[in-house]
Amino acid sequence: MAEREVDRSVSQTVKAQLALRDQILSGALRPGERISELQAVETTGASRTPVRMALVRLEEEGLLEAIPSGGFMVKAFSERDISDSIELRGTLEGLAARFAAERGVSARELEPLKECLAAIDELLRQVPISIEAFSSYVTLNARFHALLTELSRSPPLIRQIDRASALPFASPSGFVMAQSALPEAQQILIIGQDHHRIVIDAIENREGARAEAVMREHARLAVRNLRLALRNRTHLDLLPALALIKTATD
Amino acid sequence: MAEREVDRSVSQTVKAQLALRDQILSGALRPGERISELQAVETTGASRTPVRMALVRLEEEGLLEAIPSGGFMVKAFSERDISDSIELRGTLEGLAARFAAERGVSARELEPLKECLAAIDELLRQVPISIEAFSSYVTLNARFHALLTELSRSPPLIRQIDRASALPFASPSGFVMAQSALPEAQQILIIGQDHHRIVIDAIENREGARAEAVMREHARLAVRNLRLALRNRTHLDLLPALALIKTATD
DNA sequence: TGTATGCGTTATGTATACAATATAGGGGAA
DNA sequence: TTCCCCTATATTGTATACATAACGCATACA
Repeated sequence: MAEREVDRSVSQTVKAQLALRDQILSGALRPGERISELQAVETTGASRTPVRMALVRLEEEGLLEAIPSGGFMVKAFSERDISDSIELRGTLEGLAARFAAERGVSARELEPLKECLAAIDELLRQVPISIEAFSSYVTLNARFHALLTELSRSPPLIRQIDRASALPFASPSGFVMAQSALPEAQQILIIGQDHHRIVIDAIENREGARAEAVMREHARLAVRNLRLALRNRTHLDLLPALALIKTATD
Repeated sequence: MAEREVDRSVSQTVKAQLALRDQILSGALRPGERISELQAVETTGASRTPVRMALVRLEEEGLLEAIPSGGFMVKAFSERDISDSIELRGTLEGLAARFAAERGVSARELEPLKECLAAIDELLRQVPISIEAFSSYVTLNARFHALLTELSRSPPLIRQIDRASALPFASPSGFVMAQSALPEAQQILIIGQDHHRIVIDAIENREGARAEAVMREHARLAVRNLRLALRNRTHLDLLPALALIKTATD
């Protein structure tokens, strides 16, 4: 046991946090399950102190829940928790878009978003969209949302949006993955792209209320589609994060 | 050093967290200042492990910032950070009010809010308001906001609102304290009470959009008043949390 | 047979020792 | 005199030992 191979490129705490988050989101740890520190020490390769720090961070992140008698367990989410989180994120992104519009954004700052938009347009020209193109779409979409958030130039707001995206399915990538299971997936992506185009236009023309409204609409649609997607779970079995959603009977 | 008096009623981690937060908000630790773990160990009475856990929690809370080379420093906030945080909280509370209105709230659930409202009305009947009555007002106002948040019945949203209230001045009590320095303080409190009354009415009548709008207006007014209050800082010298706001020159 | 109590095991909470890195200060050279 | 480098010190990151509390199981008694 003297042999403990240590990766010094990142801190042990970060390594443990990433490993544990992965275990949670991949479903290796089931919701409600108590996380044993010793077990985590074995699976992550870090010692107890960094593991504990990682557990505290993951609790603050919302993926774990402290057990009153001590220790942590994996949090379970109801379907409503998930849809509320998406709507929550949409509301915050709406505020970000409004801030961007009201406070003014230079053409130069808007350029990366337009590039993103154009790149997604290019991808969606394929009918039906290929797996690789869809994967690129997920990345570009996440990038678009991140850039838009940045435009608000409000650190507290950016911070909160990041937090709101921590939950499974509440991140832009997460819920796109879920929606992709729907038969009308392509149509959904195209409408989403319309929202993206409109919000850029609104920001450019300094229409704060319009920018906000379209982002909220964007999220509301996502909520509706996630609900639909969860109806036919059979399409979703490939998504491990699904395990975090507790069923109605739980 | 064998003598270390230990308070076993609360965990060392919680004790350290409370003590450190108090030091930060009271201005004993200045923004930008690096927090020495050893020093924190001395002032809190806990050992390094719980102190480190507390530091991680306070970082997640937003009061501390991680230094890339290691350790933590007290975060400094711009005036805009503060006003954005208030608007942020208002937006989230607006969503909470809308959820409450749309999802329906029984008369029984609304009762505590109405009691709060009536109690505040009673206090405001005094002109001018006494110090003790103002102190009660602060408590009741915080209670009102907490109850309203609860009505959303959305754990993710409640969680986010709590987080958004962590910053100094962003909590209901915090910004009321700041506003109280204004000459027209009483008038402000009365208008705030109008908002409270309207949101209850809107929730009762299931008018989601109206409930949301009035809470956002509530926050927007608070932002305006905080700005005014910060103009004449002389009135605010009694507020230690003021030290966390970095001046324009910083 | 069911329940309660006590003991043993196991896990977490805390403290501290050790390792590694960042920082500051002093000395030397240009 | 100034700049750079080296060393010493202090502080953080990590590991582990110890203390304490919780949980489960078994046994005894009702």
